[in-house]
Amino acid sequence: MSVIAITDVLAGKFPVNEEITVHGWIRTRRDSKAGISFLAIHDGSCFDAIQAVVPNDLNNYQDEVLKLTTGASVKVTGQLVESQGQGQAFEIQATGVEVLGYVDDPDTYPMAAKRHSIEFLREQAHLRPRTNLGGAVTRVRNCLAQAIHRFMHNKGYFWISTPIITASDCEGAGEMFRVSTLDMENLPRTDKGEVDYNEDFFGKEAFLTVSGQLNVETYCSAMSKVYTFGPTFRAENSNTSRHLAEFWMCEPEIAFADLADAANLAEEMLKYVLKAVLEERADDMAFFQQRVDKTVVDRLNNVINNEFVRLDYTDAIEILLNCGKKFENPVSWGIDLNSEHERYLAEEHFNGPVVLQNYPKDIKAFYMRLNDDNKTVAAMDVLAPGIGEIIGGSQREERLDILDARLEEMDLDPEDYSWYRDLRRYGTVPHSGFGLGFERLVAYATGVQNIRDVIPFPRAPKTASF
RNA sequence: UCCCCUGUAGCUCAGUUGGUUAGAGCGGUGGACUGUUAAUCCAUGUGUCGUCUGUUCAAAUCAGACCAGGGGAGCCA
Repeated sequence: MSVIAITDVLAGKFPVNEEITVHGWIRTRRDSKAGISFLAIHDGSCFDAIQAVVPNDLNNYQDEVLKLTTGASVKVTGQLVESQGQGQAFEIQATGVEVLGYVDDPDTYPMAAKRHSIEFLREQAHLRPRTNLGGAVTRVRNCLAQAIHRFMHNKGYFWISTPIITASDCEGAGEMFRVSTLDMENLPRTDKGEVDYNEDFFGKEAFLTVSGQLNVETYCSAMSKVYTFGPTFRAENSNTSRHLAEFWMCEPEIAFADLADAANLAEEMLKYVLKAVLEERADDMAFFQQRVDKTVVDRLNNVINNEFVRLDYTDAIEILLNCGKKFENPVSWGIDLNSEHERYLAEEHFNGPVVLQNYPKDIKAFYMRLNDDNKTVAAMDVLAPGIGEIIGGSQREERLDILDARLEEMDLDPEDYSWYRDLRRYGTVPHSGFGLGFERLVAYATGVQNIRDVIPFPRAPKTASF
């Protein structure tokens, strides 16, 4: 049996006046004393539900059809016909309704056919995708992921699966989750009384990755154009609408490329995937526009149709100093920009995505390439209005002597980075890359404010239900 | 982690100079009506008032601690 998708039925891919069978869940049931009931059935394949018209002469009409409530699952067979009513082109004139599963207590079924708060839906993560919002987010998220892979593939990039478990303890970017099989009630100890990680699963300390970048640089130094796209973990106690403990990130890494090449790729990629969403998920985007963010479609079109501003950090500081606006945090060359500064630049001054680049070296990571001025590094952030930093990237330091000097400056042990340093010893090449926060992208594309609502099962401090 | 706000029915919320049986809308249920569109109309409310402790003759209401959610900040993607 091949199950047909409601999206294909509504798109007119099946001949009218012939029998079809659809499967799905009831969104609403309306009864008419004319002797028929209307079932709105959705299967997740598209935003709209299909309407089934059920006559009361079906033998299970009284006993079963009239007991269907929101959330029940059904298999409906009947003739596909042009609708007599307004609001839909096609409908099914049912000749058979098979109930697959009732809702056992309709009074307490959480997903009533009514508006729910987004926070409530989050607490019902297992049923959330059945709602208009949950379904739309899921389809847009999928569309964006597919578009990212398609974009990279079309440009000749190889998808590299970098490890989720890392034993390097040298990734640098934030707090890590420990991975261990040691008995926490009874830890093995060394003679000095320290935990003996030689006894642990990997024979040393291990963690969940905070970035695939360092690993993917190795494949970049062989395959030229590569990217990672997978889950990433940060154990920071961040409690905001923009942070997750487990999130997905796409990290392209380009050999023989400088910072401008990375920025250009970032711009091209964002435009490509946002365009794909507008073209492929017009139904869901219309919903977001209507119910979530009245400006979302215009905003995406604005991003697609305009060049991203390129702005040096030094010039950004000048703008902030001369804009006449009072900031909570004082502005001077050398500071790490605060959220209010980034917002001003992206939302007020330019009102569009801004590529901020060439930051002071003291506020950036060791692997970013030192510029000729000896003061700044070839780093870039893409700031988007409403979301803030959506992409962070840099040209990587390919000169071993300078890399070592930076490691020393930052009090890092070169021993920990031996394989990373090898890339600079054996045929080093200039290369650049960036990381795109996937959930931030989904939030930006849909207008949904909280990142926890655009990932199926959000993990955050004190939050790991489901 | 810090600051501010919130936590009352399945859901969204009202309800404090502390005082008998804590309310509304939606949902659900029953009925009416209709090729209906989250239909409409009528009927229908048994709730650890987030948790614990305290103040009081009396606490949804006041105080403290804790837990959870939201907004902002920091960290970052």
